[in-house]
Amino acid sequence: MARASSSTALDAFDHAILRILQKDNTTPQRTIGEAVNLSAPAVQRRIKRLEETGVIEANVAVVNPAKVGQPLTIFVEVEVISETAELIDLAKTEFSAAPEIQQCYYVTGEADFMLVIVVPTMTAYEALARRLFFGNNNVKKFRTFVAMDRVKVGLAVPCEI
Amino acid sequence: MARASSSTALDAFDHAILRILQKDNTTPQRTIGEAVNLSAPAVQRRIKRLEETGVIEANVAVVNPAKVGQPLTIFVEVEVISETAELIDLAKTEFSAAPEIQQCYYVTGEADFMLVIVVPTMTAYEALARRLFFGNNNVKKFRTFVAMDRVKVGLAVPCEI
DNA sequence: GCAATATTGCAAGTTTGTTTCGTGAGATCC
DNA sequence: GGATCTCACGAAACAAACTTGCAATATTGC
Repeated sequence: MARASSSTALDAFDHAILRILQKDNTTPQRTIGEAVNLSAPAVQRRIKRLEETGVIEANVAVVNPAKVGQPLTIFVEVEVISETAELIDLAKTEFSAAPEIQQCYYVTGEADFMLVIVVPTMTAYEALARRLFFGNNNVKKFRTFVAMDRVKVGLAVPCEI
Repeated sequence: MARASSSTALDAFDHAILRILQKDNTTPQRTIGEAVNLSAPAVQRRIKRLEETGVIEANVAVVNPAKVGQPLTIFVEVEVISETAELIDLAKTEFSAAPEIQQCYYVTGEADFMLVIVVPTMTAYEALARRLFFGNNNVKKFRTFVAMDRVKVGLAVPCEI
């Protein structure tokens, strides 16, 4: 069996490998190979290709925020006044620069940005809000949601086939 | 220099190691050791401890959803009718079971759940919404935000000290 | 059906992770 | 104050995993 296409298309082997790596990227290539019926070097080459083509964006350790002194996870919906490209890009840059902001998405709907923020205390969040939201003339309003329970956390992606 | 406490407290070495692993957990322990001024075995023991104590929850490959045929990221704010423990737990279970739901948080504020969903098409999202939201008698309302830009995505946690 | 290309498996070589052992620093108890 | 205990460290040996070259095989395009 060979790859579906020579370019960047993913075949069933790739999906199977990704499924494993998304759960545990310390799984030995030999073990992966046994699971997907491929030799270890073949698995290695496919992983390398997946990394080079950007399918695998990073290999990271997932840390429990509460256990490193950052027990508060907060969602923020931000609505801006003007949606000119310059102002949106400015906001993106500012939000990206803040280490407390774990995730930042530019969205359509009743808000313009969705933020996921991790902070040690409510005081820290208030300081951040004062700086990023009250201190930004283009922020019309923002709504805060404090997480009480991390029911499910993942960047893993459901893989079909 | 010694560890701050014998139990589960993290010292500066641990934080330095975590900072590296959060960016790239394939970094060789020798390299980490050089960066933090520790031997490779010392690094290895600390990583093992961090994993055993749950500070490191997982080691995963981060996949680009768009490149595996899941180009749509959607935020959903869900408001429920009754917040009894049973009904909340039921909702948590249902949301956790859906592979499309990447992240699920139970929050305080004007909504009760914040969801981050990854799907291939809008049609797939509509089907999911019909099943999970319209098909759940306890869902009062939900608001959908479609992500146009993944400005910043991470589960990495800002480490102090 | 044939040539060109791509992918595989095997085996050797290299890097990395892991274990063992002895040492030294700090804490505790007498 | 001194002995002892615990813990973490580093150096070296060991084991495991990753990586690469090569020949063979499968697939794609013509």
